[in-house]
Amino acid sequence: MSVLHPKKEIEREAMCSKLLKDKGLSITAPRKLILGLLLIEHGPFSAEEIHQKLPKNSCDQATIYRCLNQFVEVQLVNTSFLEKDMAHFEYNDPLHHHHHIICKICKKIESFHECLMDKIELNLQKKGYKEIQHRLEFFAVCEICAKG
Amino acid sequence: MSVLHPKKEIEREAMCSKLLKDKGLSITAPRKLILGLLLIEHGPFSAEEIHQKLPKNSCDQATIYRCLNQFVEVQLVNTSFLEKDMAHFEYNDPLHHHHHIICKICKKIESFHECLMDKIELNLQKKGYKEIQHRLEFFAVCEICAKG
DNA sequence: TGTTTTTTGCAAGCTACTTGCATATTCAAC
DNA sequence: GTTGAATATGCAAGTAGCTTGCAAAAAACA
Repeated sequence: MSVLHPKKEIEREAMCSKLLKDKGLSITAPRKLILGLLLIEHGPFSAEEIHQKLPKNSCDQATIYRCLNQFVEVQLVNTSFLEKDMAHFEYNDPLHHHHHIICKICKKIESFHECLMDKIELNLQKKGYKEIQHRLEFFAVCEICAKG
Repeated sequence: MSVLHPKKEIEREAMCSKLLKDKGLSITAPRKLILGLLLIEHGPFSAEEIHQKLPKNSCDQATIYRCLNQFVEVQLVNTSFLEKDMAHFEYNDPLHHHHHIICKICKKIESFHECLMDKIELNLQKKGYKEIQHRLEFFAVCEICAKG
């Protein structure tokens, strides 16, 4: 986890508390840690990665999963299933809507911001679907792996 | 599994054999069964669903997973991760490129054929990515669940 | 047809994730 | 602040989808 100036650290904690409160979640140490991490480091991260990034013994794995699931439920966090058998999580910043591309070989994940989905979503709305979300994922071999 | 006219049954078996051979896979009874099922019934199906749809004791679960993974590798079959912790599989018909929408509540999966991804893929190509594939998944509450 | 290679079935194993329960923490009412 | 009900956490055990090791069986190739 990156080291922040004390002032920034306080700001971040306040921001986490506000986000949690606004979503009706009680404010606890693990939730602030997890959300705080996702606010400053841009994922997507697996639950395991999040566990490793947090201070030692600050938070149990079960708690991490429980918190992440709650965050996803209230749409503070997005999930992707870029890898078989392992979910990835990241902060759902509505100002920075984006998608991912994962290298089939090294599993490196990159983000990009193009999205042409509005038209499709509109048609789905006309069909009666509500609360539409989409997940667009690309799989490819990255330049480095293609050469190696 | 739907019942086919004997003639059709033979045609389907021949088609499976040809598809397998063309991809360099040896032709076995389980592979013909699994691929044959995916050819006539439109998924996506979980491995479990495929197992249930096949004749009793015709094929072990482990074999189903092994075959499906091979089919995915040679791009005879596509995978989606519409549900947490469970992959879905379907025949990769290049003439009928499509995407899925899954209801968040009843998990019903529907397909649609719109796709505006060409432009994005082109830009990824320019960045050096090879063998680009994409997966576009929508999550929503369907009309029926929204009312109930 | 024989032999080499590949695949299958079975059972055990793996891993991401969940859950039950006792303890600890939060939060709201006073 | 303090207290008490509600909620969250840690721990350990459990679940489920999927994989793997190995011996037997089937397919491929000559």
